Amino acid sequence: MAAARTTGPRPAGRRPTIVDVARRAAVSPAAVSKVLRNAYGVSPSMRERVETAVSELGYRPMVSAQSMRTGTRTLGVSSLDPRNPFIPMLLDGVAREARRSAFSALITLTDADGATQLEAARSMVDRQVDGLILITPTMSEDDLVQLAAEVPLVLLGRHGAHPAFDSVASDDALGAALTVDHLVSRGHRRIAFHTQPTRSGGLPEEFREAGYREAVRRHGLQADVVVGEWSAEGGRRLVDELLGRPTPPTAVHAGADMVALAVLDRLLERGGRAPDDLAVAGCDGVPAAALRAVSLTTVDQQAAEMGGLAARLLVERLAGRAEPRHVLVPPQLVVRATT
Amino acid sequence: MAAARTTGPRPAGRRPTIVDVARRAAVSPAAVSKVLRNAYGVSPSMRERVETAVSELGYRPMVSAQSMRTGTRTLGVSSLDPRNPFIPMLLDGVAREARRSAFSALITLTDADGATQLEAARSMVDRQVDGLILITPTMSEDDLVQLAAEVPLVLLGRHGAHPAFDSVASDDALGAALTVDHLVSRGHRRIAFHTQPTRSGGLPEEFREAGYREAVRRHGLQADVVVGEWSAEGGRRLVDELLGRPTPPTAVHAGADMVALAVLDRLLERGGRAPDDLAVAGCDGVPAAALRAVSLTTVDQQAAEMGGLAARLLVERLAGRAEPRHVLVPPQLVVRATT
DNA sequence: CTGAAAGCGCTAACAT
DNA sequence: ATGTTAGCGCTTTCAG
Repeated sequence: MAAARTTGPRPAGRRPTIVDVARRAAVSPAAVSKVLRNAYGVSPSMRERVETAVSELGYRPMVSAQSMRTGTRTLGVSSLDPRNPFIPMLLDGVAREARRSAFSALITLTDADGATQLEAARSMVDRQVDGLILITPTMSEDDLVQLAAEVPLVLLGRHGAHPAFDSVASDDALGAALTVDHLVSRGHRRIAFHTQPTRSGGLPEEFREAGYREAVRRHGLQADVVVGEWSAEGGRRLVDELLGRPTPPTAVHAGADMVALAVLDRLLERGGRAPDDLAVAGCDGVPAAALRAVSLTTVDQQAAEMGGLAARLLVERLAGRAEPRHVLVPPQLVVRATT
Repeated sequence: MAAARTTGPRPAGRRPTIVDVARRAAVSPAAVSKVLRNAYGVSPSMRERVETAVSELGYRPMVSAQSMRTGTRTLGVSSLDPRNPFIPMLLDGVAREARRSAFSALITLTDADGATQLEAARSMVDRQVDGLILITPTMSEDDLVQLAAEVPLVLLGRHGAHPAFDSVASDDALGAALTVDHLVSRGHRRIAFHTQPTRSGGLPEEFREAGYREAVRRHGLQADVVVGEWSAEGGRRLVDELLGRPTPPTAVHAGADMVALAVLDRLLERGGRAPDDLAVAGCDGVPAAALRAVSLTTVDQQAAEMGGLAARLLVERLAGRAEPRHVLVPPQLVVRATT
């Protein structure tokens, strides 16, 4: 089966090991190891013979065996459901940066439940990843600190002031403030905000709401926070709840684009239109928002940059940095037709 | 640091090993191993003591060490860029089924280039995954066969008749035929099809084009295939090329939703509208197509089912199935406003 | 039913 | 500059 590799003592099916290479190059296994890691003290002639044997046998080191003595040059990424298009933008940023740094990024999908996320993270640690990037983890800070004691950790999309790990988050408060400012400049006075119940400290919804509250206060307006669910269904319900009031707000800022898109959809379904019946602004900057048919005003969180930064922080940390870094990425308001 | 685990001889920082557990339970490491894998021949009393020690120490086996003797219960998934929303639907199906089967799914992101994909796959094999799921791999069949000789393999989104691996694909020809039938039933006679140059045998575009050609022939119409690029830019160019003709087609079927969405967008930009100026049908069934503001007719490929099926086939194979399975999933036409 | 010992593929001292 | 020798943490014969 498969392309017949030269001769060699490969008993058809067994993967060649470092011993096979050593035998074929007539050197010791240790020598092969040295060549492969280009460690100090190998003669050109030996390097040559080893490299020949390696390519003739198609030898590839077994990472799990290496990992018993060294690292794996692998970053573990725990990700939320990528069907929320915000996630793939983060992942793309991480993967791109990992490639640049000659690390592999291994992604595992998990849901929003803290216990499941913790288990997913541990499972990657069991597999000897060198470090971990956790996307908006909802577990307790205690759990995070304990995890960070086992492996270098970067939080992506969660604000963290803790010295045990690094973090990259969007400046969520700023994003909400920019949105409110914009809506006010368009003449809106009754501006609602939609969020979800936060399950842990440091998550975006907390800072977005704070930013919103501070901004409306600054403009002398009254806060109007609707707590629902960050889902399509949550967005639909939001429209009905808002427009069902005696005096509905004239604008709403949803804490996530998935919600804002559903708001737009429900609005259309009811025969309404944004911004006339209700101005709508989202948050995330997902690609669908940019479609002309949708044209949703949103807060671009610079997801790719955030992901890349998270990977870079982790790589730096693995390279020896000791002081924690907590970065806030400034978001950008993208004004479109729905406001 | 971290929650003080009882006492135990853990020298603060070192992860507990099977030897630590054995010592604490006053049994041999072999016994611990047996309990953990609930192998034959362990007394209830020993099981009890070992389990206590395990939880007291917070012991977790190191997968790389296990993997020197056994498998890892890990499925490797090589995925294309998930910013194409079709991909996350596949991944979700895979992840869900993996969880059901008590396997971990580890995902690595790669681009459409065959050599890069092969390297990504090999890299997962180096990490001792038990099997591999490759999403629309563009590498040569030779490469695939060689890979399949090293590890059980399932192609997802590539038609394969080869006995060396399993495959799950959408019945792409049927999807294109359904679309053409629908367009004809709406009175269209000049129906264009947009595809991209295929880089390897077995990829969807090949079968979609064949299905399209066969369908128009059946209806006594003339085939009109435009070869471009499956990207937003490709979609925009497609509109200009089509509407720039002396006698433009009245409908176009794009081989991917990403293209169809861009077609809609460019159409709007030119002041046109679907279906009046050009009927548009896509293929994939991405969520954005379902938004009322977009309402794109498309071929739902049942991505989640495809992904789940791929994972199930791989798990079956790992459980010992020897005969190859090649499954074609029937797609479903979802008619919306753009046609 | 239980434990001692060998070894999986690799790297890191420690010789030479 | 090269090779020898111990392990890394785990599983697996094979004795008892």
